[in-house]
This record gives sequence, C-alpha cells and structure tokens, in this order.
Amino acid sequence: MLGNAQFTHQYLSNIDMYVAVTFELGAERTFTYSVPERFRARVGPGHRVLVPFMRGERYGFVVGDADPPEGFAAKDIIDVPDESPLVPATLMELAGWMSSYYHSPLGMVLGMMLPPGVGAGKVSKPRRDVREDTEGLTDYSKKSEITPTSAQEKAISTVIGPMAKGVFSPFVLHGATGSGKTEVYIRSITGLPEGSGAIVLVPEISLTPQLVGRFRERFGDRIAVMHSGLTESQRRAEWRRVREGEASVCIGARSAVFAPFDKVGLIVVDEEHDGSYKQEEGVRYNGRDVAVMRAKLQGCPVMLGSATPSLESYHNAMEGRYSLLELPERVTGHGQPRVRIIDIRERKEKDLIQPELVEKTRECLKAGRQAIFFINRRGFSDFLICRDCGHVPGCTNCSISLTFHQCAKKLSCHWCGTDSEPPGLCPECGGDKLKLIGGGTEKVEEELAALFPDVKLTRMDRDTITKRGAFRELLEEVASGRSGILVGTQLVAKGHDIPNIGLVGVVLADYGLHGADFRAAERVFQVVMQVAGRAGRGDHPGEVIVQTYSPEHYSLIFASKHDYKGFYDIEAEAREELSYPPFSRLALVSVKGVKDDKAKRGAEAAKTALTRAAKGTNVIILGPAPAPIRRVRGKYRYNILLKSKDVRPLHAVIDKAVKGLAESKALSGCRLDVDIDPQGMV
DNA sequence: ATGGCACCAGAA
DNA sequence: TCTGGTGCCATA
Repeated sequence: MLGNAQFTHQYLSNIDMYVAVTFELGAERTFTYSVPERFRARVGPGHRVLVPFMRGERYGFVVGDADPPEGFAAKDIIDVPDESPLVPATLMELAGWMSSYYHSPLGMVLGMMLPPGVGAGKVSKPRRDVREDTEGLTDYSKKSEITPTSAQEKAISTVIGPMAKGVFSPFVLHGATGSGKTEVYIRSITGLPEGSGAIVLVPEISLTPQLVGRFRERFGDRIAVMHSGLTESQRRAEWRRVREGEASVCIGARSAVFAPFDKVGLIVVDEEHDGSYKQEEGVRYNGRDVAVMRAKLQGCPVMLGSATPSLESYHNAMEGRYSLLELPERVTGHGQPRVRIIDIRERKEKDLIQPELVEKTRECLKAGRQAIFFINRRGFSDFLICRDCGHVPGCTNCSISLTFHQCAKKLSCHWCGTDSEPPGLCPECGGDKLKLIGGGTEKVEEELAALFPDVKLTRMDRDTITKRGAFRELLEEVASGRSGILVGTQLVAKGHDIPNIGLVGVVLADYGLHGADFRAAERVFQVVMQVAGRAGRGDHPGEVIVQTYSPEHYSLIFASKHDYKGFYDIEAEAREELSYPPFSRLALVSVKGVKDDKAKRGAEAAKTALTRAAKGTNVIILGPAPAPIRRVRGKYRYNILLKSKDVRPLHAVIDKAVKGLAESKALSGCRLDVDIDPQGMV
C-alpha cells in the first residue's frame, strides 16, 4: 500500500517510485508505471491516473505500489487529475480481498465495482437527479406514524450502539413476515453518525418498489438508488452523488455494496437468504458475504434481515459469531395466517386446483378480499414421482433427487454425474403409476379463468414482467383492488405488502422440493414461508392452502407451523451429516470449451492438478461431472466440486493447482473458472 | 479493449 | 502455395 507515499517523497525523492495500475473493462492484470516527482505527494491507491497504454493514453486506477520493473521499461504517469482518490481506500481494500477470495484478477474486480466510465473520459459534474422508476406506488396499508413495538425498539437500540462507536458487529435480524423489519432498518439509519453513509441491499430493486418508496418517504433526496434499470449515465450520476456526499443512503441490488462512501455507518442486507445476491458470472461474489467483509473493513454493524435466514447466517448466530435479533410478532397483532396442507397423491381430478382450494377461493372473493396463487415452475427439467407412495428416485451417493432429462431419457445426478435408466416401476413400493409432474402459472391462470370468469386475474412471472416498470404496474393492479387474484412464480412471494390478501394458494409445493442440489429443502421452506406471509397483513387474518404430493416433507410441515427454528434444527442436522455448508465450505471449478473432448480433457487435467495440490489436506475433490446444462452458449462444461471443513486449504489448493495449470498447456482450447461458495451446479 | 501474430481451411 | 478468418497474447 502507498500510505506513506508522502513520507517517501520527502526523504527519498531521488529513488524511483513505481505503482501498479489497473484499467476498467477487460484488462485483467495490473501494469507498472513510474511516478514522476511532481505527482509523488499525491498519488495513492484509488487515484485515477492518465498513462500511456498501447500507443495511446488512457485512465487507470492505482492499486498499490509496485516493484521496480524487471525485463521491461516502465513508462511515466502523464497526469493525476484528482486531488483525492476517486475510489475510497476501503473499497480498494475490499477489492483486494475479493480478488484473493474469489480468485479473480484485481483489475476485473475493480472494473466490476465501478459503474462503466467512472474513471474514463473527461471529469464531468453530474447533471442533477435523474429519477429511478420505483416511485409512485400507492401504499394501501395504513402506516402513517408507527410506534415501534418493543421488539423493534430493542433491535434498533442494539444496532445503534456499535454504529455510534464505529465497530464491526454482524447481526442476524430474524423477523417474521409482517413483523416490521423495514421499520427497524429505517430507524437505525436515522441514528447514523454525522458524515457516514448507509448501504441497503435488496435482492432485486425492481421487485421492491414499496420498500424503496418507504425509504424515499423518510430520507427524500438523501437516497441514491442503484439498479440495472438505470442507464449508464444515470448510474454514474448516482455513484458520484454518493462519492461527493450528496446522498447518505444508498439502496440497490448486490452491486450497491460497492457504494463509494468514505465512511459507512451501517450496512443492511434485506432478505439475506435470497439467491440473487450471488453473482453467477465474472467475479462470482455473494453480495451478502461481501457486505459482511465491507462492514469489517469499515468498522460498522451489518444487519442481515430475513424471515427465513440462510442456514449459513443462522448457524453463525448459533455459534455466537453473529448476534441474533428477533422480531417474533406481526405488527398487526392478529398473528400468522393458518396454513393447511392438502395431500393430493390420491386425487383423481386432473386439475391443478383441487376442490378445497376452489371452495376457499370462492369464500375469500365473496368476502370482498383477494387471493394469491403461487406455483414455482422449475425451468429445464421435471422429476419422476410415484403416484402411489410419493417416492421420488434419488441418487445413492449424494442423497439428492435425480433429475429427468428429456432428450437423453435418463435420470441424472447433478452432483456426481451418474446417469441411470428411469425405472419402469416404483423402486420403493413397486407401483406402476410413475409420473412426470408438469404444469405452471399459465395452466393455473387458465383453470382460474374457467372457475371464476368474472374475476380479473393478474399473472406475474418472468414472461409478464419483461417490460420496464411492469412489475410495479402489475402490483399496483392488485394492490388497488382492480384485480381479484394474483397468479405467479416466486415473484409473488417477494416482500410486497397488500393488506387485502385473504388467501394464499400454493398450487404445487413439490417443484423445487426435489431439485438437484442440497439447498432444495431450504429453498422450498423459504418460498413457502415467504408466500404464506403475504396473507392477512391488513386488518383481517389470512389463510394459506398448500397442495402437495409430499405432505410429510419437513420443509412444508415446519413452514405450515411458521416454525423457522424447527426447520433449522432438522436441516442443520442433515447438512452436518453429509458435510455440506454451513458445516463445510465448497468451491466449484468448472472447465468449458467449444470442443467437448477438449473441455473434458481440460477438466481431467484440472482434477489431476487439484488432487495433487490437495495431497495432505482435508480437501475432498469430486468429479469432473458434466454440468447439468451441459452446453451453454456453444460451450461444453464440466464441473469439479471441492469440499473442505475449512476455507483456507480450499483456497490454497485452488491457487496452487490453477497456477500449475496456467503454466502447462493442459487447458488449451478451454477455460477454467472458480466459484467460491457456489449456489448451485448450473 | 484492441492490435499483432500464429495457425488452419478454402482457392490458385 | 497463397490468403483470409480466427483464436491467443501482450499491452508497462
């Protein structure tokens, strides 16, 4: 680091000084430049510098100091345009950590942290206040001036302590749906120390117009919003508003964790369990984990909020590494909705919506209230299920269910790669009614239209919200009461607040329950809890019906009882037994190539190198197995899974093996990617 | 990113 | 054997 550049300058000005510089976009390495004397007092990490590069000039960022060049001649920096670093020092530090933790070049990390064009081109003053598209949603719940409940008060005061002192302290805010987590965030931020900023991460900003609306109501123009819907220049402008201290609260999706505050007083990660915090390409970071690291570097509290915390976060709380804050009660006071599980194994009716659910819907609509229908249709594959006993064929090595592959007509394990023939009869009970489960939101919509021809339906899934602002419009359609029933995928489970919802119907809870990874049970539990939490948020209680082929599944049982802790205990036990996270750490090494045989050979070479590097460690190496979606964008992909009790050896093994592979020719015709803490195998 | 260069398929 | 397309490498 260059912290003592000025010092060096005063006493050793005749000695050459070199800095490592990185460029935005593409350039994945750092380059060494010499610093002319006139810049030495000023230049440091995060500073923007104009340098000669490829027979031209361009702006880059100083990363740190560099060793004197060997075997090449370093060129001089041409100009240092800014007085103070454009990128805050703590962000540079965070970039350094991410580079080593996620095994990505520093230049790539930095390029991803900054909005495009921040460092390049001319230095322009931002044009005032671009507006994002999340405002203007009517709040139909009666909130006005809320007095915090005692649980809220307690959470707020607990967080404000370390915030005032500026010390790192991680919290899990476990708050039931409707228990007022947003209010805790807002009031905690109100206590922000002078001169520091707050970062609020939400899974997907376009899906949380109500939350953003409430923040804007409280903080007005002190809010900066970052999300993918903004144009490049809007993003840049918001970034500069944060950098220049105009905004003190930055709300956004995962990349908002890089908000360029000098001082951060609080970081909030809302719905911290949500999978969309994981970036699945380029630098494969997890926004929640980076948030915790940033809080550590900045010295501030970080609040991980959820009604259904991830196993990882809650385990950290159980182990005492994080503090647990709980909001057990709903603010409305009439408790969680009653949940009924309906066993549809024996049903003769081929309709998705069974009579009980039809009846409840009729009652609900008659009472002048609205309903939500949820079905989580999973993408590319279906699973096989026995109509007699509910058995789902699973892998013998991995204790996860097998996925049916349409084109190969085979059952396949996505973790170890083993293929098998689909059985003709149920291996459990010998029954012959093995069935592929099918049907999604459109089927549900069609059935509802036939059952309730006079009721306006709103369908919300990836297909209906492609247009900008469409989510907000559809939500408004329901919230205003114009639409009677909302049908959709997990989008309808996200944190919106429509007080008049009297009924939630989970049409088929089995999707995802047997998904091809160890988090399947956790995801279903989360989504059922979340969607159930949409019912009865207003003046009247609500009701939830869950239709399923697996009525005894613990995810559904505990979700129906609103029992997070019960679920956690069972799930944690299972994870520990199979040594999956949070009881182990995973890394996924994937090799892709245009030619199948080259990718395959590359993966074998990677496996060999990893195995050699892992000698004498406790790192277990599985695979290579073809990726679940074997060919993506014309490239064949093979996965190698690394498992270890501890992260350190995991990193060491990867670093050693990757270095060796880079020096050999083993990876010609293919490329290797590393994913630390992978979310899945796709 | 982007220009330079080695390497391989189709035309002379 | 010549030439254009393409993938790989270096840029300080």
